[in-house]
Amino acid sequence: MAAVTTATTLNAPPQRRSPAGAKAEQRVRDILRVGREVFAERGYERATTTEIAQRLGISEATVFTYFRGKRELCMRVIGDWYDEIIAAIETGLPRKASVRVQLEFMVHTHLRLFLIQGTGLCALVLSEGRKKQDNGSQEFGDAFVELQRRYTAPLMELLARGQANGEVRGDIPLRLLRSLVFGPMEHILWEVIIAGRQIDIDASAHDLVALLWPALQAPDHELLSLRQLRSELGAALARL
Amino acid sequence: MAAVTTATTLNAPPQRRSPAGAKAEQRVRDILRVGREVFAERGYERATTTEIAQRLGISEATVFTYFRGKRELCMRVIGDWYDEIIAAIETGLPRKASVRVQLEFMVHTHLRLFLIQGTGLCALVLSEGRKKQDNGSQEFGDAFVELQRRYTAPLMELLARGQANGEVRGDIPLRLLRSLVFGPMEHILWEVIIAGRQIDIDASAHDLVALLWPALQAPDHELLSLRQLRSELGAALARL
Amino acid sequence: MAAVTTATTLNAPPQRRSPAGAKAEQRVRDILRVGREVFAERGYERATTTEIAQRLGISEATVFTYFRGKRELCMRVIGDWYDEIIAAIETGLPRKASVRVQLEFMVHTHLRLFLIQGTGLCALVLSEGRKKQDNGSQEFGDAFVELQRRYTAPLMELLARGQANGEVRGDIPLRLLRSLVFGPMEHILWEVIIAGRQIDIDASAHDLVALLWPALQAPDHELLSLRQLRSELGAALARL
Amino acid sequence: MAAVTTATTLNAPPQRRSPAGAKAEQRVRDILRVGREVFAERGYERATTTEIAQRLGISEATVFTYFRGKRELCMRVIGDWYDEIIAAIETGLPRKASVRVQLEFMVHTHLRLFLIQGTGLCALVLSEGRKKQDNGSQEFGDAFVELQRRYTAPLMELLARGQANGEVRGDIPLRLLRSLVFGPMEHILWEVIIAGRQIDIDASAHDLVALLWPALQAPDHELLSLRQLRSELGAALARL
DNA sequence: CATGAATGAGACTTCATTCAT
DNA sequence: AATGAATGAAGTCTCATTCAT
Repeated sequence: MAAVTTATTLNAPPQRRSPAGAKAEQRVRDILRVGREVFAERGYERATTTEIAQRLGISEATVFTYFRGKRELCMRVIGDWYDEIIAAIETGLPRKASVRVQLEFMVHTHLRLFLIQGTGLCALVLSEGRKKQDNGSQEFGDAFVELQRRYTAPLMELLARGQANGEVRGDIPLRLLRSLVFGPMEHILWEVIIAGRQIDIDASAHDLVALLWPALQAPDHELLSLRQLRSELGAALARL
Repeated sequence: MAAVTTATTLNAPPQRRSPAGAKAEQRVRDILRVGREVFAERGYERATTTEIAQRLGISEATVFTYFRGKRELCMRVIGDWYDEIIAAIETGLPRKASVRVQLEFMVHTHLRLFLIQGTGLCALVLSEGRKKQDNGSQEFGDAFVELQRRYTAPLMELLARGQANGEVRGDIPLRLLRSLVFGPMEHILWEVIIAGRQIDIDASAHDLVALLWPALQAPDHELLSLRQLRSELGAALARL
Repeated sequence: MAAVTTATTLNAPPQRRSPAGAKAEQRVRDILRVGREVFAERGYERATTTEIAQRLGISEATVFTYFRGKRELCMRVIGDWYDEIIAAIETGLPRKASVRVQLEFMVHTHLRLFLIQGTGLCALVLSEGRKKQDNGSQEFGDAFVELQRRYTAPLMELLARGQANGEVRGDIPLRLLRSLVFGPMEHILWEVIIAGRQIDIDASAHDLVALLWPALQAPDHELLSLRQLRSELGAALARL
Repeated sequence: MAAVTTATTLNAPPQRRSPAGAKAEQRVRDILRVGREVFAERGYERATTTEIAQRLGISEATVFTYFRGKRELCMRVIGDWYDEIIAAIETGLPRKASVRVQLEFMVHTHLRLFLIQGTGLCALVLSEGRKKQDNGSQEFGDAFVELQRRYTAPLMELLARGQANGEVRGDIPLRLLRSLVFGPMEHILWEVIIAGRQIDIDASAHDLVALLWPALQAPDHELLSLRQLRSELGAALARL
C-alpha cells in the first residue's frame, strides 16, 4: 500500500542547480554585471534575457543555468546594488565627525553611486517595487520593503544619534526626516535622468545639506536666548 | 500651439486618423479616461489595449481608430493628467496670501491629486520617461521635459515671488529649492505606495511645510537682526 | 481613501475572449478537428500548437485566439470526443431489445468509434488523465473522472436494468461488471493499436459478447430451469 | 540473442559507449533503478535526465556515459520490468494445480506487481508504445510487440493447456481469451490509478477469476445434454 | 571515468497592430 | 465608424545532449 502511495506522491520536479565552481562564480558575476546594465537601461519589462545573453556573447540558456528566471536575476541585480551602496556607506562613514559632516558624506556617496550607474536601477526599484502581482503575492514588493529598510538604515541610525546628542531636532518623527533627506536627493537625481543635465556632485551634496540643515537642526540656543531678550526688552519699553 | 490649451503638449500634429465630431470626441474622452485607469494600475508595459477596450465594451480596433497606437494613447493620458494638476493649482491658488500659505496649498493639492489616482501615473511618468528607445531618440523623454517644466512652473513662480519679496532666501538657485519641496513630497508618496501606509493628507501637508519652512526662509535673517539689536543695546548701555 | 484602494486593487489581467461569430465557430471546429488528430497521433506532450496551426495553414497565434492554451484545447478535444461517443450510444441504443442485444450494440459502437480515430484519444485520456500536476490540482484528472462517469453511464444503466429484470446476475457490484465489459474491449483495442492488427468489428463485437454473456448472466439460471423441465418430464413419463 | 537473458530485448547491439567492469555494472543498475522510478512517476516526456541524475547524486553527463540517450534508457527500463514480471510468474506458478488456480495466481501476481510500482510503467508502455515517430519507424512499437508476446506467453500457455485438458473451452481463439483475462485486470488497474481508489489485491484477484471462470470454462456436460433434450422435445412436440 | 559547463532547438504564450467587411 | 478576425514578432523558459578537462 505504501508503495502505491509512493508511485503517486506529489513530487515537485527538480530544479537544476546552478553550477558552483570558480568559473561558475565568474559567470554569475558577469551575468549580474550585464544584467544590471540592461535592467538599468530598459527597466524590468523591456529588458530581455536575449539581450543580456547577447551582450555577454553567451547562449540564452546559459543565463537560465545560473538564474532560475528573469525575475530572480532582477532581484539579485537589485539586491547586489543595494549591498554595494550599504557597504560604501558603512565603510566610509566618518563616525567620529559631527552628524552634519556624516550626513554630507552620505548624501555625497548616494549621489555618486547613483550617478555612476544607479539611476536606472533606482527607477527600476521605484517602478517595479510598486507593482502588485496578480496573484497577490507582491513578489517584488515584499523583498523590496526589506531592502528599502536595510538601505535607509544607516541614515536612520545617524539621525537617531543626532537626535540623541542634540544635534538634530527631536520633535519630528525619524521617518519624516528621512523623507526630507532622501526626497530632495532623489528628486535631483530624476532631474538629471530625465533632463539629462549634468551636475557637480561635490557641490550638489554640499549645497543640499547646507539647505537642509536648518530644517534638521535643533533650534539654536543663541537664537532662543536672543528671542527671549527681545521680548523682555519689548516688555520693558512698554513699561516706560 | 494653438490647440495646446487642453492637453496636447504630447500630441503629434493633427492626424487624419482621428475622426472628428461630437460622438468622436466622447469616444476619445472615454478611451482617455479608461486608458488612464489602466496605465495607472499596471504601468506602461503591463497595460494592454485589450483591457482598455474591454473595460469600455468596445473593440480593440476602435482604440486604434482614435489613437495611432499604445504609445500615443499613453502620451495623451499623461498630458491630460498634467493639465489637470496644473489647472487645479492655478485655479485654487490663494495668490493674495503669504508665500508660505500658498506653498502649503500647493503641497496639499499635489498630495491630494496624486493619491486620488496619480500614484500610478506618477510611476508611469517616472519609469517610462527615462527609458532609452532603441533608436536612441528617447521618444517620451523630450516631451516630458516640457511637461515637467509646465508642471513645476506654478511652484517656481511662487518661489520666485517669495525671493523677490524676501520671504524666501535668495541665495539658493530656484531649481534646488524646487527639489527641496517636490522631493520630500514624492518620497512620502512612494512610501504610501510601496509600503501601503495610509496618511492624513491635511496633516502631512501642514507638517511638511512647517519642516521645510526654516530651510526656505532667509537663513539668518532673524538672527542677524537680533544680533544687531543686541550689540546696539550693549553700546547704549555702555554709554549710560 | 476609497480611491487609493481602487488604484491598488488586485485585478486579474483580462483574458481576451474568443470570437463568437459564424466564421469563428467554423474556426473552432477546424482547430478542434485538427487538434484531435494531432493529440491522438502524438499524445499531449508531443503534440505541438505549432503543428496544429501548420496543418490548418493558420498562425499559431490564431489557435490561442480561440483557446486559452494548449491544455484547454486538449480538454475540449477530449470532451467533444466523449460527447460523440455518448451521443452515438444514446441515439442508437435499441432500448426495447433484450439487455444482451443492447450490450452488443454498445460494444459494437465503442469498437467502431474507437477504431475510426479514437485509439489515440483513448491513449491520451488514459495516459494524461493519470498525471498528477505538480501543483497538486490534478488539472486534467478531476475533469476526467467526471467525463469517465458520463462515458460509462449508459453501460452502467443498462447493466442495472439487466440486474433489475433478472437478465444480469445481481450478486456482483456494477463496477466490476463494467470492468468485465470495458476491459476486454479496451484490451482488444490496444492490440489493434500496438500490433497494428486489423479486426472485423462486427465479428469481434458479437464474439466478445457471446463470450462475456455466461459470466454476466445469472449463473445457473438456464441450468436450473432445464433441470426443472427434466424432472417434470420424468414425472409425466412415470404417469403414462 | 545470447545476451537476452536479462533484459536486452529492447537493447541495441553491444555498444562501445557502455563501459564494462563491475563498478560500471553497478552504475547501470543504479541508473536503471532510479530511471524506473522517475519514468513511472512522470511518464516519458515529463521525466528528465536531470532528475534521474540528481536522485542518484551523479552528473547528468554520467547518465549519457552509460546510455546512449533518454530513449534508450527508457527502453531498458521497460525491458527490465517486463523481465521481472515474466520471471515472477514463471518462478511461482503452481504448475501442478488446476488451471483455475494457476489463473488466479497469475492475476494476483500481475495486480500485485503493477500496484507496487508498475502502474506508471504500465502507463508508460501503453502511451509511449503507440506514438508515431517523425520518421514513421515506430521505434518503440516494434520492440514492444515482442515484449508483449513474451509477457503474455505464460498466460497463453496456461490457457492452451486448459483447452487441451478440457478445463477451458476450446471453441474460442486463445487471443480472445487472453483479452478476456488481461482486459478486466488492466481496467481495474486504471480505475485504481485514475480514481485513486484502493483495492484489496487478494479479494480482487479472487473475485475477478470467479467472475471470469464461467466464460472460460468448457460448457458443462450436463448443460449440453439438457439443451439437447430440450431441443428434441421441442421437435417432438412440433410433430404432434 | 566523471563531470562542469554550455547550448541548440524548440516549446507555449502574449500582444499591438492591420485589414476587409 | 466600428469591428471581428488574424497574425508577425518577440519573449521566457526547458531539456537532452555534447565536449573539454
